[in-house]
Amino acid sequence: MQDDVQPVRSGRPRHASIIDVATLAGVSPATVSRSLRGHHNVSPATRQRVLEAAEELSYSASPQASGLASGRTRTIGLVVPFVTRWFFANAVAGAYQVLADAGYDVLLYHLGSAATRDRFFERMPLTRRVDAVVTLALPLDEEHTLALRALDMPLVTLGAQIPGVSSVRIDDAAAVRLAVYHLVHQGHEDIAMISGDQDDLGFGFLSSQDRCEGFRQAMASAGLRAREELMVSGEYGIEGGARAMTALMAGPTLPTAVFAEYDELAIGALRTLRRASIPVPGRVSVVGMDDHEMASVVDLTTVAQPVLEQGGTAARLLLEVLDRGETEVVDVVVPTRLVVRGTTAAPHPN
Amino acid sequence: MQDDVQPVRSGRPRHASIIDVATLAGVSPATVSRSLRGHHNVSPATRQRVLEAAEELSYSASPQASGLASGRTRTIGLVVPFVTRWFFANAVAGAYQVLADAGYDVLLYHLGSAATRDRFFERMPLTRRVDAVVTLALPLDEEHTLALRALDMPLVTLGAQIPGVSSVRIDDAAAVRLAVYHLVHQGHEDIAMISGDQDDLGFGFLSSQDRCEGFRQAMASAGLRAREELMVSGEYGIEGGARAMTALMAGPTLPTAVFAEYDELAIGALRTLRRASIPVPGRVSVVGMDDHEMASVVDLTTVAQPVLEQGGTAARLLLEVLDRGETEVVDVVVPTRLVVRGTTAAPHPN
DNA sequence: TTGAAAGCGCTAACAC
DNA sequence: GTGTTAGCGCTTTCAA
Repeated sequence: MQDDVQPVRSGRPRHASIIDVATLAGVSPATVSRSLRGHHNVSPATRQRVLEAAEELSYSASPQASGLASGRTRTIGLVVPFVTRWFFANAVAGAYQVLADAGYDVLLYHLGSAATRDRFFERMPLTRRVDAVVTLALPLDEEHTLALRALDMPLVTLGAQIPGVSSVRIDDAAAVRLAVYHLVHQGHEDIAMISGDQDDLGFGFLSSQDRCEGFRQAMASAGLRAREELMVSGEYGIEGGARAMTALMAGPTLPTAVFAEYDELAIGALRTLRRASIPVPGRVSVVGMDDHEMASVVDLTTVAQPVLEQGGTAARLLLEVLDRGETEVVDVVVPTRLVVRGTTAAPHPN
Repeated sequence: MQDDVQPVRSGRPRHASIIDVATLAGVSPATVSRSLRGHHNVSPATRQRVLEAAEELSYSASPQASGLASGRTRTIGLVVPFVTRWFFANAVAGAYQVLADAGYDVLLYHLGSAATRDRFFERMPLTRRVDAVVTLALPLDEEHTLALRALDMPLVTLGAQIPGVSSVRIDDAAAVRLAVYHLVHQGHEDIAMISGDQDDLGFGFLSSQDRCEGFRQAMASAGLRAREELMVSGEYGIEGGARAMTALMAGPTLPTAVFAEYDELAIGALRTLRRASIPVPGRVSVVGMDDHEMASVVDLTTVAQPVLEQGGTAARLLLEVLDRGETEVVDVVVPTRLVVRGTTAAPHPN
């Protein structure tokens, strides 16, 4: 092997180390470390010299090394079922913003399916990789919860509750009530519900259960019966909603209104109805939940919840624990509101 | 300090260290390391003992320590403008899947705005945190590109090209041609284009430029003129498309067709048209790009591209460099196809 | 206010 | 095939 005339790679760049900076500034590594991290027991003059030396060498500490030495990673784990779903993408964006501003990196864990989730909690890749965790709308059983607790690090859940863990969420039952009462006040009695809780991915989101239960309760307290044959569930997303609507249409009587667990399902249902030329809201009214960005486009009546904001709040809760050692468990419930658009109207009088 | 009766926190869990495992298995730490990482120069019997000891102590190596010692992080950086946009969320999901399966963690960098992007490239938080990077559809100028190169690590771009860097993308000009020719063949001559390149976030996606340029070329080669007053741009997303359409409608003559740079813009335009009671495709035809999951719902004619797949391909390219030292620069161009739906038809004959 | 020294928990090069 | 020995690049007592 002889040297190439033109070296293809010079190898990994040799980063300046804390010793280089110390040497250049004429101080010890310890002082460099203190200066750079803003400790107050450094004289202004020394700090100045150190900062200049660091700048000069474009030095920044190796996260690995400082993490190893300090026991902190300055990284937060974000565990999400799907980034591709509107709700999660926004929650992630909201949390990200706050965490990044606070100087944390974000490690993303995208589960995708219940099987992956189970493997995830078994192997717990979060161990020693992050300082804290936020889980998004994850339905967790005993085993998962234990695994999370075993991490023994700050934890916040978004859109779900674990006993003893701080959370940010909406009141699902109350939100459903807004939707159902809206329909009831318009005169609907035959109200179907489309849920995603039998999704093919095997999650079974907590909010799904809560919304189904909320639906039954809301119907009951309106003096109506939630007929089980009108409670259908489809798989995840638009296609699931579309198929669930098809199933409803195959039933003996078409309900006058449909409440969907979340907007993507409602939107899928709308597509099916439109293709079948069933007038909305003339023959069937449709209400969704979440106020997906597409809801305004398809003129969907829905119940809005602030998603970005919830992500941000979850992140802030975490930072409080991290920075101030705040240890109190809080449960932040953010308000929802009915957004009436064009897919709901009084039932047709025939 | 005396012991509490009920310790509130036992401190960070004391993870078993490699020495604990070595002791339990009756071997040296080096052998534990070798066994656990599947090196072949370990006798089966020894490895077995080590694995059992590790299992027993639920040991897994500290990523920080092994990273520091080996110089590898087993982490990939994913740099994305917005996770909330359909395209990016799907690209992230596609890449994530492949990377996670290969045992890599994913560090997410969500830029959100051009200002954040600039800060990002200045501070380069990727330094020493990741083994490789994939950037999604990022428009990068000289300075950014240099910063990326300075990292001197494997890099793949998705939906953009940097000279000398592997990429996965569609042929934007060709894709635009599909859309434009479709309109032209239907008899349209007054075709407007809505782009997002003046978005308020200050990116100016490369694909945006390419698609605008592609539009002009396609028009020209169809013997038509791309009238500049019919090329409008709005800010990012649905609202941008909606406003751009409003602007078009305020012009002296309404075009008979509108081509939008991407589906969200097209969908926003559709909303505006619907609210103004302008028949689509009766009076105005609309074509989008990407085949957003909502395109089928609003029955939008569009040009489809495989997004999840591109994410996966980008990840695989990276893994090849990482695993096999593959060093060739490749440019993977994936095919697009026209999806004709209900928003396009021949121009009204009056 | 600063420095010296001892790790943090691994991997890798080199012996044996 | 396995153990020994150095680090990797920081932070953090502890002394000065």
